[in-house]
Amino acid sequence: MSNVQNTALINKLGAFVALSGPELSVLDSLQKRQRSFVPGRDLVHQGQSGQVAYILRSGWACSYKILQDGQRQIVDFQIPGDFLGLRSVLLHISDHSIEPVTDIVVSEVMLKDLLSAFQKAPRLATAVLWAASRDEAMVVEHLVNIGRRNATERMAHFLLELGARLALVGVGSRKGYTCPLSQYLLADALGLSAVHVNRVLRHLRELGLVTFRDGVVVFGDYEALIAFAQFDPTYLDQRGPLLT
Amino acid sequence: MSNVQNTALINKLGAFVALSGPELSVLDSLQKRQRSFVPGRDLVHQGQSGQVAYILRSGWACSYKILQDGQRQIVDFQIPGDFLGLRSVLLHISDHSIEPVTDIVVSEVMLKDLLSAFQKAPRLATAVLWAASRDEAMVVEHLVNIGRRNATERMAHFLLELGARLALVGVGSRKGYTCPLSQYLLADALGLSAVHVNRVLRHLRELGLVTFRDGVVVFGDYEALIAFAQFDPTYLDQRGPLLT
DNA sequence: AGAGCAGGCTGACTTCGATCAGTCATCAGC
DNA sequence: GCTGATGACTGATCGAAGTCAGCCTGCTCT
Repeated sequence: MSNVQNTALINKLGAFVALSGPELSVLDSLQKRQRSFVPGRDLVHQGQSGQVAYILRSGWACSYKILQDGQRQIVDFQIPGDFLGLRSVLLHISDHSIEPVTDIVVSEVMLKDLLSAFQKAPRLATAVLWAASRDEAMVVEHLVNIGRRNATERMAHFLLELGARLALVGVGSRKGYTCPLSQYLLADALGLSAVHVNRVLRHLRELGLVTFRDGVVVFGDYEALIAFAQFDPTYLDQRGPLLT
Repeated sequence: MSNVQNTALINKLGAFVALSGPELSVLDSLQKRQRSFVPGRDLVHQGQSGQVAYILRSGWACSYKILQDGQRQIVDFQIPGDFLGLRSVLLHISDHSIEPVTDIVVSEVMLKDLLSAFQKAPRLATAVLWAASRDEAMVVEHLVNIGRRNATERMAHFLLELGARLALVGVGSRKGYTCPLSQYLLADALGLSAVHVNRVLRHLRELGLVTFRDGVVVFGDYEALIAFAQFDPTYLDQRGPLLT
């Protein structure tokens, strides 16, 4: 039963395409080697030509871009079930880096295997296209978040989104969740300084909306927080199968 | 020769997958009806469930999101050859709106036709996945732009990117290009106020880097502008065919 | 000819968030 | 029991960009 550990990915792709037995085994054969990484060294490095993507099994990672002057912008955090570096292999060059946030376990997916899987099971390509669209929707929402919300709303929105994503994979709820991100990481993700992240978190705590302390996010007033952040989770929707 | 007008899209997808005759005709049959739109009314509206995507033939459009408090963030501008609303149909709900910037001509692509085209010509799915990845790379770069560059660098980067994209479809060069965007549109795209956009344009003009006046962008010192904006066009790369 | 409007442009003032410069607590290594 | 590193936290100051308010130009419509 090698696909036991595949649950996250199958759930994800299965939400769009009802996968048949043969398709599932093609999907399963994609994932060759399992590897572990620790924080501090990139899995994928900006500018390198990518031949291999990963599927995240456990732990958290983040994808980011570095500017020449050393500033960095975290584009997204990845949680179990997410692809890492899919865009890099498709575009044949990595425009970003990926780094573990915690210790992580991934399985490798080779570009050639992926392309031949698409030949063997065409609907897998559609499913992956769907997953990529969903990732894009998330990046778009981050863009709106950074472009049009102030620091406090931005943080609120971020914490809500993360909670919703974690809830989809079965960790966390509208009470709260555990979260291994430092204030420096939050700063790089939200386009703020670490100092200001600290102040914003205090502000949200004082408002009684959320508390983030000792690696735990606890929602104070979930409804009020959603209103405050203008959070609309449409873009995270998991739709039922469209192709049967 | 109905595919004469398809050139833009074929160039785009053909850069990743060398399309065969049958694949080309499937691609061609996708595009049913031609339609025209004028500025002021949305093609796609946020929250609506999308059954139809478009391919932009002529003119410019923009995709944006509106917050409940009325602020808006333009995610990207589309130029001829670009998809409009592809994500909306794949996710089955539109998380954003699309509006013409100028008078535009589009051809419709129905979701069901798209999915059945993927069945008939699986490599089309791969090609579309590639195109979607490229769009995502652009959104990611916008995110970095807004998150980590100041207003002036941001504008410089934006004007360079637009120039590079236009050059890829054969309009504009490193001298400059014509550009129908108002300062209000620029403001909504760059997360700035219209007032500040004006000041920033003046600043860039005074530095001798770019001039944007009367709908025309003229580069003063192209190399210096690239350095100033830390513009790295990797993410726009058109790679040669990977699948033959 | 005049009214109304969109878009470009500018000055004065305000504010949000960055920066600088620290303190404090915890933990790992020697 | 030190030393150094990391991360949370805070106050003071400064600057980039927003807001408000208004002017000017070139249109379209009546």
